[in-house]
Amino acid sequence: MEASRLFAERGYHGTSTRDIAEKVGMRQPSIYSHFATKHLILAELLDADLVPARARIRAALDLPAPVAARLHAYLQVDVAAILSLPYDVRGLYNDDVLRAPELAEQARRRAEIHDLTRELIDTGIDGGELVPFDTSFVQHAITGLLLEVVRERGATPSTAPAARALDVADFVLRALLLDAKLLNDVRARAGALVPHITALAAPHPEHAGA
Amino acid sequence: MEASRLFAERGYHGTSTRDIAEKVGMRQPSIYSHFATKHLILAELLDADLVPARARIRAALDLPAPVAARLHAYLQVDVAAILSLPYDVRGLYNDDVLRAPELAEQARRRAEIHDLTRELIDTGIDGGELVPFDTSFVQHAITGLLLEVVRERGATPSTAPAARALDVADFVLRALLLDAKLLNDVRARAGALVPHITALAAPHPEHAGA
DNA sequence: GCGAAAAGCTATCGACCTATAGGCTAGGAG
DNA sequence: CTCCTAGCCTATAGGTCGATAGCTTTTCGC
Repeated sequence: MEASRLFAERGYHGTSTRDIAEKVGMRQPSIYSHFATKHLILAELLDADLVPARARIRAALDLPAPVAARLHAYLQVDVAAILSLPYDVRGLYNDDVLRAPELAEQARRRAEIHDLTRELIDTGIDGGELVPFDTSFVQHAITGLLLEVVRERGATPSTAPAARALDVADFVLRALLLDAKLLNDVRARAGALVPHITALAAPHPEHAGA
Repeated sequence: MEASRLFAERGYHGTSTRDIAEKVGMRQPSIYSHFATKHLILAELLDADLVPARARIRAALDLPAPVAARLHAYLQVDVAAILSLPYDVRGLYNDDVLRAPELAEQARRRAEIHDLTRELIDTGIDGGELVPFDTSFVQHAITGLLLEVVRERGATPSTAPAARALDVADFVLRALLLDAKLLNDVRARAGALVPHITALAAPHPEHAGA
């Protein structure tokens, strides 16, 4: 349901099932041949982002490499993946809709991604690689950065996805690296990790759970 | 209308005038004794944030000091000011509601703030103080960071506002400063600027324009 | 070709939405 | 004491919402 980027533009409550139907060229009740409820439409869009995203951060946590390089690579892959999605999924995470009981599973997935992100950052701080910022603050900062950078895409895609992905990764690692001189080294190591994260995140066949 | 933080929690479309009325202890139609339309309720909340925010970035642009110090001070004051608001205004900027013609003035104000932010960053890059990131990217990064850090407040106010304000300012300047060793110096200069920005931003009597 | 399932349609329901109409009341000015 | 205004009320208009019922069309294995 690619055309359901309406959710991203107008928000869940601001988008009616009639709007969606018109965008995909059918009548409103026909939507219900494909989705039992409006919430499930959003759930499918969210899962299309959350499931690969969780696979990416898990891959970054498992790789044997310094935290800084893993974080840099993860951010690159994440931004690139999000920017390559046909719709602006990140625009959905603002609404409180995630608190709806029907979307509890998606909310849990998102929380899990945040937990794993904090875990990676914590490891980096404990290992003396990263500046000892408050871990929760850093996680929120990264989330906000991703959210807004991706929202920029809707307006003026001023830069190529790969370049913007590097911008994000560089920005965060400049902020977090204890020794700024290591950035070039981190970048080089991260470049080597990128294929591994991409590989580990993509091929999961997804057994389409409950 | 302090109790209208409902907009922030549920989004504009997700909040009905009945919800608002109930929160302030009246019946739904009585709202219309105070506001002609639902949009104007949101407009007032937005202005309460946007007008002082614009004054702050203008103050930061006018002060005679290095860009890095002005940016650091601006971010501190901005985060502290936003966190001290009784409602989570930033939660409102996600919806597309800002594109509604009734809120065109608020959208313009917000764009102006973004323009002024870019101007400050550009000055810093041209002057060799800041890393030559894409200016638009940096503005979006800052916006996203502010948005999300403030949203954190709603859940777990893990840290005091002043400390979180310093976190944000430090994070951004570590990312942007060409010479990371200057951070302590920047922080000291910024500390001296904070009162000036606060002073220039607050006392504007506001002649309540058209 | 044929029959069943998948997917679309029209019609409509009941709930909820923003906003208006018009009346009641409390409090200050004269 | 009277009048006027501000602020609240009830009632309701007029429209949109998500979702269901039941019929028709398209698709496709055989």
